[in-house]
Amino acid sequence: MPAESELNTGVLLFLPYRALENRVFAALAEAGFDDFTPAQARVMQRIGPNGTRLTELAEQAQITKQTAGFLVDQLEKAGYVTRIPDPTDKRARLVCGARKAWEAKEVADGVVAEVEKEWEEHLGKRRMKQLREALTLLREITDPWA
Amino acid sequence: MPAESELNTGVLLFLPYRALENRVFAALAEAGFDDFTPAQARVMQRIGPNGTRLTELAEQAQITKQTAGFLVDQLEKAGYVTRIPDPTDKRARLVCGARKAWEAKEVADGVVAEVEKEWEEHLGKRRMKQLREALTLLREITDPWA
DNA sequence: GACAGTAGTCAGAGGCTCTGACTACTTTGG
DNA sequence: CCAAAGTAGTCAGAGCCTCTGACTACTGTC
Repeated sequence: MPAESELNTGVLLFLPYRALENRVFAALAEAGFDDFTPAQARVMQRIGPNGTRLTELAEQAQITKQTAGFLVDQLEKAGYVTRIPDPTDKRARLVCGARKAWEAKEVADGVVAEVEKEWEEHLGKRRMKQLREALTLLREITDPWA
Repeated sequence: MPAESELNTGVLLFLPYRALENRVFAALAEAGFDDFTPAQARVMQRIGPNGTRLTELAEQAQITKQTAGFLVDQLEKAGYVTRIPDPTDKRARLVCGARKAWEAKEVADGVVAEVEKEWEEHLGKRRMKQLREALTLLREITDPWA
């Protein structure tokens, strides 16, 4: 499926997404958080404040639980997460973010806010609001966990 | 960087992008185009009508030329592309889409159109137009090849 | 014509992801 | 209660993707 003259909405969505991700990653590396990978980050991102089960992380990241387990292993070794037994189910464990993860999140959030501000300056307040509104609405039919 | 209550614009962009990509991939597999991978597709997508150099494909896909070469090798074996000498530079070769690639593109384009229609129905014509407008504008500051 | 730069390849290593098979535990239904 | 079915997670093995570093061949400049 080679290039076309008119850009489809998919590419249009992907371009700013990638630009943002690149910025966040560069900033995290700059701040010393250079010991995890994009794949690990995509899992870590989905850990809830009280911990999340491996299977749930896998589903939301759309990867197999084996892959999720592999990635969480790395994150655990690097000190970003810990695993504690799930009190409600002896088979399960809860993956919890460690202090290091929340510190990284603060850096990431800062960059996201910065980039969003740049976008708002470029688009204007009104169009930025429309963009977020449309995307939020779109989530209803594109996000299985909405 | 664990989960948060408010979704940032990055996630909001990613969700529909992934949904669209999943749909396109499923449809291609359904139509018999099941012998290439997402990574190969992301390179193939960037081949121009008159062929494109490996280095250029690599830059636009944001991968190294070694990786691009690896992926083009697979695509060539699977019959999606051919490589012809670049008449203007004896070092270079042009990667060209084969008939099979253009056929796959037709299927992909069909699905994209279908999904875009669904989105338009969900958002309404006005908001869909605003979405594309905002994204196109955003491309100016997020796409190095804009 | 020497030299700096560019197009592409080769070799090696590591990371990501999958399928299939398995253990341990939970839930369901008789 | 207990047997069967289902779920959480792990282990093993394979293949794909991606990178860094080093290299050849050619181009363009001075």
